[in-house]
Amino acid sequence: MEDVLARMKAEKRIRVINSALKEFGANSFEKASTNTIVKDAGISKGLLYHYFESKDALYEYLLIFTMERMGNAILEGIDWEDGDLINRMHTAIRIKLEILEQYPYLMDFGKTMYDGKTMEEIKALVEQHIPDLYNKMYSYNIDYSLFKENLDVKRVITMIQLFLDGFSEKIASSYKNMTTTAELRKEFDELMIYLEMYKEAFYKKE
Amino acid sequence: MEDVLARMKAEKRIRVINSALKEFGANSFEKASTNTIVKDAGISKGLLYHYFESKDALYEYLLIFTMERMGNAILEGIDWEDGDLINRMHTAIRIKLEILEQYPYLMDFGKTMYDGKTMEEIKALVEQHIPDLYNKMYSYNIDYSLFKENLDVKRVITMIQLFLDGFSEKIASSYKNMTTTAELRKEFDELMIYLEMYKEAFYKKE
Amino acid sequence: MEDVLARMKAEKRIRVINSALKEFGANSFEKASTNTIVKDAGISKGLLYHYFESKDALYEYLLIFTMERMGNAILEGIDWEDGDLINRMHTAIRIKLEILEQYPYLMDFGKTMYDGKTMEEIKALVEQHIPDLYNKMYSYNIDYSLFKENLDVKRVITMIQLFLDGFSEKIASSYKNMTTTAELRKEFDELMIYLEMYKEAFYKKE
Amino acid sequence: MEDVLARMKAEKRIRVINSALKEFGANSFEKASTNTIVKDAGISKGLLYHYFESKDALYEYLLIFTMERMGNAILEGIDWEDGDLINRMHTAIRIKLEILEQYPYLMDFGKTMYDGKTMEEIKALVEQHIPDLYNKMYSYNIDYSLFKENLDVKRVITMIQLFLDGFSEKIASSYKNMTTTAELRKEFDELMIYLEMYKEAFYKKE
DNA sequence: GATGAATGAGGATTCATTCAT
DNA sequence: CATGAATGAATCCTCATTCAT
Repeated sequence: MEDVLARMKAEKRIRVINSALKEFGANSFEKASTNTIVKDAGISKGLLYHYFESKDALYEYLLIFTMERMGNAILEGIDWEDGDLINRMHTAIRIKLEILEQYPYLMDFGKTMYDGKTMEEIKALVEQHIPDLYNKMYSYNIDYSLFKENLDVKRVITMIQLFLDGFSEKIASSYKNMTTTAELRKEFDELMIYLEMYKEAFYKKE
Repeated sequence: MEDVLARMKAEKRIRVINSALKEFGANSFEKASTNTIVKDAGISKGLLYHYFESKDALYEYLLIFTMERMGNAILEGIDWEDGDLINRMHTAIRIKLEILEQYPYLMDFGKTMYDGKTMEEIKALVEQHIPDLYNKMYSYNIDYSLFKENLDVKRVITMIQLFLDGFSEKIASSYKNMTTTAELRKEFDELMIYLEMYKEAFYKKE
Repeated sequence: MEDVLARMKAEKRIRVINSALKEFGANSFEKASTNTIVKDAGISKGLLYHYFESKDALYEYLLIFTMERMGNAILEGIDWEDGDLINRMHTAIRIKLEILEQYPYLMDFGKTMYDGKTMEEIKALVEQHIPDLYNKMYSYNIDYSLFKENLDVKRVITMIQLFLDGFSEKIASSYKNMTTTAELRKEFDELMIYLEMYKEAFYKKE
Repeated sequence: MEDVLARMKAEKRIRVINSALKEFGANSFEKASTNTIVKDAGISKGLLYHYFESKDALYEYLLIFTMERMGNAILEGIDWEDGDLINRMHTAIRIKLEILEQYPYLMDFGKTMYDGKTMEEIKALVEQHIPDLYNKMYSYNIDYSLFKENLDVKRVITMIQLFLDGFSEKIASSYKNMTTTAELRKEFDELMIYLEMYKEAFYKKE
């Protein structure tokens, strides 16, 4: 990524990104106020528009920033030698949620990313960056022999994927209402149970 | 539902509702413009506020309107004597999608209903109307003996539910890009296959 | 006064008047809402405009209503045989405040009557009704021999009048913050002291 | 006073202030239109809100502006070595009226300042700025031996103060209808006579 | 690089008043 | 008498964006 903010001093850059993530995370794209962002980041109106052509461009920057963070973390966090797909999916979601935990604004922002509000051009960007990872996720070095014979594996994966999307959304929305890590761990254990059930249902018995 | 618009002539009422559904479906709550709605519905600014106290109130009206339409259709459409849960879920989603097909704006609007943007009080309303149906859906006259022994049925239902939510969202977003019923039927057949896979995985073999 | 509301049933008439006094008392003329008035009085928008040509006309009605109430009470309450002007002024202000106490909305309304916001035509009305009483107050059967010799009595009266205006405004604004009649009585005793001081300063020693 | 408008070019600043004083002086706070102000001042809607957070903030600014103008002029205009209280009051009112003459809108605005319409927080401001001056007015270096023995001096001062408030209001309202300085001088001479009468009544005979 | 003044269209909402029923 | 639906201009305020400094 050619970072438009590269020339900005790190400390200020982080301030700008955080302020923007916070504002976009808390509001819809249209309602999010560049006024609020610059005030919170302590920069001037003009400077924001010096770096970003428009509100759209700023949003796009955050989008890519977020996806790269997520993508790289997942790429580096997964044990690509382990051919167990369900394990891999579990790891991916764990990493995703870890990041969300660490960057709360990014979490809020992440949730808005998939809303219908997203501009068409930006949506294209998302689809351009995400699939590469998805492809590797589901193709690279997967041991499909773990699945039962005569199973429509592709559809099974879709099943699990849609389930995981829904479940992680549930967890994400939990972040707002719970503080104790104990409660969070419980949600994770719950997820673990589900994944074991998927294994039970679709993996061969050893 | 005590219908605020009851006194309005049917033809005009429908125009107002449709215009509002269209606008709220196409935009976030905040960005949705009452100006656009009244212009599209051919009424005056004041009249809208004669019937609805505020933009919020209008949105709430649409929310309840939508939920009742959906809820009643499902309540009446389901064969409550059939104890097969997966069949029941399938029927429910078919009805839901039928309505969405008939009221395209209602479909778009329906998608925004569950967004984080929804005001707290309105969210309460949703939760007040929806669970009653959900309860009946999953409790009334279900033949749990269809499921395999020693199965965590509750979690299995959650699995399917989250999958269905994701899948119907996928279909809903398809409506925008496809016109041919042939394509739609294909999506439905696809859904059918998934549900059969769930049966295969979690129901006893006869 | 030809009462526009004469044909209205007494009970409803009072409700309308009170609601209007309340609203105009609480808000500036422009901000006062006829919507609020009709809602509070339990009548329809159309009915208000059946009786009153406009918001202005309603205000004018209240204005005259208030002035006549006040005027008549003072006319009847004063002992016109007592030639002591300061006594007379004291009685007048006591009556005025008694009425204000009895009709709290009328009190609030009365305060707005003299604001700069009053429309020019309405102001004329006030000046048309009030002076007659004022004339009688200061002319009829006054024993000017009570004043010291060589005193510019006319200017003394102006002195006292301006003082009383200011003081009664002070008391009126007190009504809002105090409930105990004890406190009110104290304000009155205070007024009494001032009037005695005026007598001391400007009346002959007996 | 931290002047929000400090950065604005003087010529434009004065235009804005005058337009605002005019509008607020002519209308109640609520009815006063920011639209009218910006149109009259020749600036854009947005610019007004760039400098002032809200209509309230603009009003507050004018309030403080007015009070400081008045306060400073009085502080500097009074001969604090002269212990004659009535002289001092006379000087104060003369200064006040001089300013009002110079800033006619400020005069109109001044009248609205004490209306019940004033927001509570703003009222607090008034009470915060005014009393300091009042204290000095009536306490600093006053020669109370000028007053007759055995006189309730405190109440006498209140008498005069209330009278002066009423009288200056009368003069102020005259400004609107008269142009000739001759007439104004006559009003002043009149005031002079009253103050002499107060001296006659409450000061010792030399 | 950096500032913040300036724009003006657009946002939701309120209002007095009219008029067909 | 009485209703309340209907109007549309006016209200304050916000916004993304531009540009001279």
